[in-house]
Amino acid sequence: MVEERPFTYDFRSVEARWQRRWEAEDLYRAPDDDPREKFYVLEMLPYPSGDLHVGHAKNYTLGDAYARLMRMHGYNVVHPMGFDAFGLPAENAAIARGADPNEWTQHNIANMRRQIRLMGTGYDWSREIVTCDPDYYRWNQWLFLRLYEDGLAYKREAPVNWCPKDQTVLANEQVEDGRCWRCGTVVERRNLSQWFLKITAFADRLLAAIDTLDGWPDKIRAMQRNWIGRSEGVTFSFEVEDLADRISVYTTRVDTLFGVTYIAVAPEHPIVAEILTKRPGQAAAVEAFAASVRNKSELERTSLMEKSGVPTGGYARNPLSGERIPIWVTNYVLADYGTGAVMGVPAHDERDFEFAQRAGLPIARVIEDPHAPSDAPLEAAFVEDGRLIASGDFTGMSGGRARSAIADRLAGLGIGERTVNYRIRDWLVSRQRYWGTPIPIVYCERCGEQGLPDSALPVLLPANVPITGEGSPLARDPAFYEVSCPKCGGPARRETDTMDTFFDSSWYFVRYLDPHDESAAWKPATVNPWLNVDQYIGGADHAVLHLLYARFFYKYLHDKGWVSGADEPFARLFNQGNLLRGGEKMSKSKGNVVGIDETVTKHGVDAMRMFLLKATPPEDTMEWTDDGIAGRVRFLDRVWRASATLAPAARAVPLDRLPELRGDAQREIVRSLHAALKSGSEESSTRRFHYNTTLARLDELVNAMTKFAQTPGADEDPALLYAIHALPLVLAPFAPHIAEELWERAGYSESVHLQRWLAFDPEALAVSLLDLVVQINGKIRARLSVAPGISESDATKLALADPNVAAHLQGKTVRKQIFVPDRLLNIVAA
RNA sequence: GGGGAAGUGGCGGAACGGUCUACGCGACCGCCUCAAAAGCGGUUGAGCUUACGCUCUUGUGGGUUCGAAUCCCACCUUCCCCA
Repeated sequence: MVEERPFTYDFRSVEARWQRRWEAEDLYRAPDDDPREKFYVLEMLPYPSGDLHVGHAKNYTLGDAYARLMRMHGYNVVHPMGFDAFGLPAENAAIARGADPNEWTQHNIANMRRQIRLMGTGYDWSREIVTCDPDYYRWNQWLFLRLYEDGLAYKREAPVNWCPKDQTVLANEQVEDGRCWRCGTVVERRNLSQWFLKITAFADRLLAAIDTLDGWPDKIRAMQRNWIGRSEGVTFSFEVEDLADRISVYTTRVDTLFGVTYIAVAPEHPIVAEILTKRPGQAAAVEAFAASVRNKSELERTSLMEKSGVPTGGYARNPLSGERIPIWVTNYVLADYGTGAVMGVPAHDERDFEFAQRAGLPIARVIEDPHAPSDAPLEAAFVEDGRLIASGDFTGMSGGRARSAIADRLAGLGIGERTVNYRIRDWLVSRQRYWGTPIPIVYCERCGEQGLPDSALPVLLPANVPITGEGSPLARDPAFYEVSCPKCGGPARRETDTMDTFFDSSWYFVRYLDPHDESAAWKPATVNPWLNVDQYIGGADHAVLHLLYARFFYKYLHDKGWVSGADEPFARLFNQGNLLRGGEKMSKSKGNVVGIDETVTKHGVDAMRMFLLKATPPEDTMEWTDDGIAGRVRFLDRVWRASATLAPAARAVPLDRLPELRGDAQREIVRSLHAALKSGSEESSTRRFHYNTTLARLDELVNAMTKFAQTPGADEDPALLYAIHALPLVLAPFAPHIAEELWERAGYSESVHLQRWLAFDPEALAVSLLDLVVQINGKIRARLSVAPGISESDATKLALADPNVAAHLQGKTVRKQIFVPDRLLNIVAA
């Protein structure tokens, strides 16, 4: 095209130009020492999977708009970005096509850095963290050693999912229908020696502090409470016939003890083998049953499979009633949960009821159901509290009293005590994987397990290790694992497991604040002024994993005195809704991915950002539509046409006071501008983030400007020029490129993103005339066009003069009236 | 089974005790044009009425209130987590 068309907004060149400028000027650097109040905005760091789509853009755009708004409100905003770069996909790429995990990851990161910048985001890239960088993961190792010294990192044997073909453990979600997701081999439950972090030691504190997190969504708080799963009960033991060992159980319903008709133990429970030595006749049946459940995942055993079991032939004795109780091996009791054994009370527990019916075990009622006769057969377990029946000395007691009395009795007998139980288990952090942080431990033939001295860090991940997908690559690399003992110098073997990548993301937000420190993970004096995170933004899928781990770590760091202030890392949390296309999440396999590059090329960055913010409130699921983004392209064109040519002249109209208003059209322009300013400020300060409503006010503003611009003399009108002068400031957080371009056109050389947001003026929101609603008995009968501030008596006079009002009052007596100034007058008449 | 969120025009959503449907999308009409696109202006919940107007309408049914999408109770439906 030869002809220059001044009224078409050329977003491609404008956006590219300003992105280069911001980069060159290092515009979004957050200085450490600054008189302004700090503000820490954080989005969950991404895994560098390769290509970003507009769903990712939705997440980052909200955080970016908020960070820009807070910066314009005068805060020293730190808004960092990094990459959660360790993890399975890199290793899978290596297995599938021989890629080097590091190269593969670095290549993806390079592309994603480019794409994240392409979104017009204002991150302080000088703080960037890449977790697979030795400068980062060495501090993982350092932290691990501190946890180890404090007894919070320990190794023990635990049942895990094991793929015999791939020679590796699998996470529960990597087991599909009992088979390895990669090779289809039936997965086994195996007892393996694994590293754990003792998050259970913080269970009570993690639970209690949830109540204080009022800036978090209730949903996430409820999920964390559930996950921690605190319960109060009694742990006590049953004597086993012919054996010295007893069976220990935990129950929250010790008041139902007289209703125990069997004891259910996990097949892996050690008592099983002991019983079988006394009852060899049952060995074959028990073995066969154990084999049938051994390879089943926890999910299958507790939820999907029908409850089943076989008798061991052994018997226990009820400590209070003296009754003889059969001991069964079952599939629904797990070895690693609680004590691995439960007392079976079919009459008063749903799972026990289901199992007892299936196994033909007796059902003994010991709690009275006030709504059912106690001699009728039970159709379902009665799980509510009630008065005890058939319970020896305790008969007649209420559930609460009985629980206490029976707990005392068991304690008096020396076989039980009150205990608090948590559902949460210690965090299994070892992985038989290559692409993760090496665990800094060695095993010496003479000295045993040794933590490495800090001087030995980092333990570098060796390059060029063959990755086949079978077994741990590090365990097959003698150059890595053959070491000498740090204590005695003798031969030792290095730990070849690596850390779960959730370790990396449990403290990264602290490292952002002192990212280049080579002498420490961070200096408290540097990070403390920034902490904690004021606003954390991310998806709800990390509700109990990352968000719980990070809270755990932060409490530990706080206890050690390495961070000060609150012992919670994230003051406020906001969960973004998903972005759908055709009703489904974007994924390559569904072929519904809308890429960043194509969108930016076709419609522009600003249009994309505005559409993502405009379509729905950010917590809602949003549908991507081509019509929707076309609407925002249209909006930006209208902005351009309304203000580009007049921008140079607009600067002459000052922004520190309202302009002269020569008519209602001008009043509407200024009103909608200030409504937008008010909305942007309020949506930020209330952390509601409903910028969709702010953008609606901007639509009104541009509509008003466009309309007024057609009237003669408009281009010299102070109200229009005032709005043109101010518009870049309101647009800046949402459409940063066009805002910058217009700001420059107005003659400014300093970036619009370093300017202060305008405070809205209530006077600007005033209107010359408003509709006052007149109701009779709550029904609208007239609207009066009146000046603001009209008195009740004047309004009443006008209302009674209205023919329709008069008609409806015909033959009625006015009983009372309600007057809401500038809103309505309600006449109650009968 | 437990927990969480939500039901408003043709669609996405505003409104959070006071004019239901701001703003956007779509649709329709007009202007401009040889024509189209773009742009600009307008119309757009349902029913009744020649008209002035009237009635109904925020999942359903009750309640509180001068007044309810909004608060309370019961129910229905959908989505998301956990089991």
